[in-house]
Amino acid sequence: MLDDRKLAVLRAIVEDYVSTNEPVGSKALVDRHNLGVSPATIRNDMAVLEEQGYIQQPHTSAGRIPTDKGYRLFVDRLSTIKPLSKAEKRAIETFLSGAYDLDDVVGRTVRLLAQLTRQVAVVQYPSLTRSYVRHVELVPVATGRVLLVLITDTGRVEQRLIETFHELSEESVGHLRALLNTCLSGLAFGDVPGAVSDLPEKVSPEERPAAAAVLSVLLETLVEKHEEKVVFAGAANLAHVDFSRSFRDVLEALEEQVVLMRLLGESADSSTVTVRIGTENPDEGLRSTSVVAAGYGVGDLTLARLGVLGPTRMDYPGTMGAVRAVARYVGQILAGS
Amino acid sequence: MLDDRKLAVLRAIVEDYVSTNEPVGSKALVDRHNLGVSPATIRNDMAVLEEQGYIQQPHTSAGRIPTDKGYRLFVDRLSTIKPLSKAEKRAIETFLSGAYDLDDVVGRTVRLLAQLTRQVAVVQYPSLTRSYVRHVELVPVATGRVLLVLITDTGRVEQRLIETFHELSEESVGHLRALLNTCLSGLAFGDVPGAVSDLPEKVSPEERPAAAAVLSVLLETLVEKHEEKVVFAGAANLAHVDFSRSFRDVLEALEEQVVLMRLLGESADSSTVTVRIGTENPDEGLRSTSVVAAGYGVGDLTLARLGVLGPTRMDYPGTMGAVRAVARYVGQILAGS
DNA sequence: CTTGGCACTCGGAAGTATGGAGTGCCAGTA
DNA sequence: TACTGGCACTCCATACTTCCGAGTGCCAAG
Repeated sequence: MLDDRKLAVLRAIVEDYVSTNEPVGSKALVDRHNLGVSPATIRNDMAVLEEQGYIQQPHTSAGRIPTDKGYRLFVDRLSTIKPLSKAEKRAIETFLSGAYDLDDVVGRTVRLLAQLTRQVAVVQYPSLTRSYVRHVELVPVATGRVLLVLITDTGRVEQRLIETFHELSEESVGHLRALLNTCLSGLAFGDVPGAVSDLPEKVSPEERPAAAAVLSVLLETLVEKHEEKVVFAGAANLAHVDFSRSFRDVLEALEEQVVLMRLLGESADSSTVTVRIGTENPDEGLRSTSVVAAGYGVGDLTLARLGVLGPTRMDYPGTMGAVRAVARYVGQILAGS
Repeated sequence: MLDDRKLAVLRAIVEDYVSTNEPVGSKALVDRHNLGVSPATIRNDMAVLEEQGYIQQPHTSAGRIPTDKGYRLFVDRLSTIKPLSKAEKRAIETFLSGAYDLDDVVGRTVRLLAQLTRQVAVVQYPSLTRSYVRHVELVPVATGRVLLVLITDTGRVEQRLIETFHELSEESVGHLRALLNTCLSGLAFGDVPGAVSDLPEKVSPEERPAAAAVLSVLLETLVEKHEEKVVFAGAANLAHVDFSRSFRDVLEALEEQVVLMRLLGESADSSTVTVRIGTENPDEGLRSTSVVAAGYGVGDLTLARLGVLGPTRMDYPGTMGAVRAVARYVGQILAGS
């Protein structure tokens, strides 16, 4: 029901509108793209496209702009991801390889992505539950209090203060630490709950309450969703775009940890770039934005997601290319450390 | 040269302008504050105040607004810090006491401060160099690589990946770890460099290169300025205020780590609230903003600073009260853990 | 030193042209 | 049947004008 030329027209409208930020009319279209037909013909096509809901007019006698549905069709069928230039790839590589710990990797990634796309970048820390335990550390910090430190194979360090309520000697702590390490080292975080269930029985009775406290915190740390840390950068890029006035809503949404979590969506396959356009977004206040996201990880394992948020009027092919490239390089960096 | 009434007029102008965001005229002043004199008299006073540079007119025949110099006088001599209400204090206390580790304390603090003042809050992590070593951990993560983890008495955990370039056995790592801990535990970070200088001599020759690598990273971690982490929250509050269009500049400045560092200024005494108004700010792009900051710490020791950034047209007494109160409570929380 | 009166200024709101980009429709052509 | 040129119409932006009123500075009188 949409012949080739109508699709070409839609593509041209999207491209022109993205680059000029002004409603595009039939005359401008035939001028800028050599479509080989007259404006009047294009007008007929546009009428059809509008009837089907792919484009709309801000007001009578203005040019057309794409609707969310129009962008969706464009992304799905009318465009291909644009690979980055050699120079850009090299820049990514050198910039990321200078990182010296996980915080730094994530921090650099988010800034890099923001700069590359000139939009707001969002990066999720590698998921705990999908990583492996490298080491468990238990440090007494005061009487009745110990600090639990978890180190993952991706270099993430998770810390938690534990109230043991009972006096705990240096040796007891050492004992517990050794026990935990032999028990857990190398284990996937997901398997930890099963592995520690019988642990309290292995310690002396007077150590038992403390061990129980440590365990409960340990399990809590693994389960709690809000530990899925997410950071963002490039908020200043929002100011450039004129989001009418929803701009404040967008900023507010970004500062809500919960919203940020949902933003990137559920993990699909690593390396597949997903796009969520305008009203497809679950969150109120992000209805005028689009999110381009991808998973990243080591090998087949997807550890977390990263992406970019911008106006629905965005350069999808370019943004998707940047997101995909950055996701890949981050995976490589993580694999190498 | 400024009699009491002129000062009262300046105070009234600041207060009115802050609450209405409109230039204030002589008539409105006598209406809202019972000054006991006529508008004409006030006009004369205003002419003097303007001549001295405390207020200015946006354009002829408009009301007056305070200049940076005017705000300065207001803060220094015409206002007193406004204590928080009992309810607010209680809210702070309960909100902060729920934190379970340092990241959480800092995160909650910055969000709290942003909400309390409806402005942008900035919090600096407790300085490393002014803390004490609680524990040093060394974890092999791959051949030729170990992870160095520093735990401070304030609960801060610092991690760093180290390239040893040489194979390192489990025992060697254990040995080194024990050595480091006996050497450093309880030491102030500032004293660490002196204490470790002779450490390479205490290990066997084949361990020496690795030990040297660890040491160099350790010292680097202590020295490097950019490790002074700073976070901010409440950027959405900027959108509400009309910063003419410098708004984007402000956001950009906030995302520059370097600027953020300088923002809070040098540590003065703990618990003293400092104010930097408009052009007093070192940074371009923050010339239309004011910063209210205070140090926080445990006892006499100032660990770091926190504060609030907003338009020069801000409620100084209230903001100063909030900053001071939050700084105190954070100190208490840190002391208790 | 303070006050009421007065002429003057100037920004902002509201109203009024005007031009041009764009549309829909229709009749004519290949 | 699909495309095209022509034409009348719509309506947003922009610029220009008008007008009101809050506010000022100055001055002479109290």
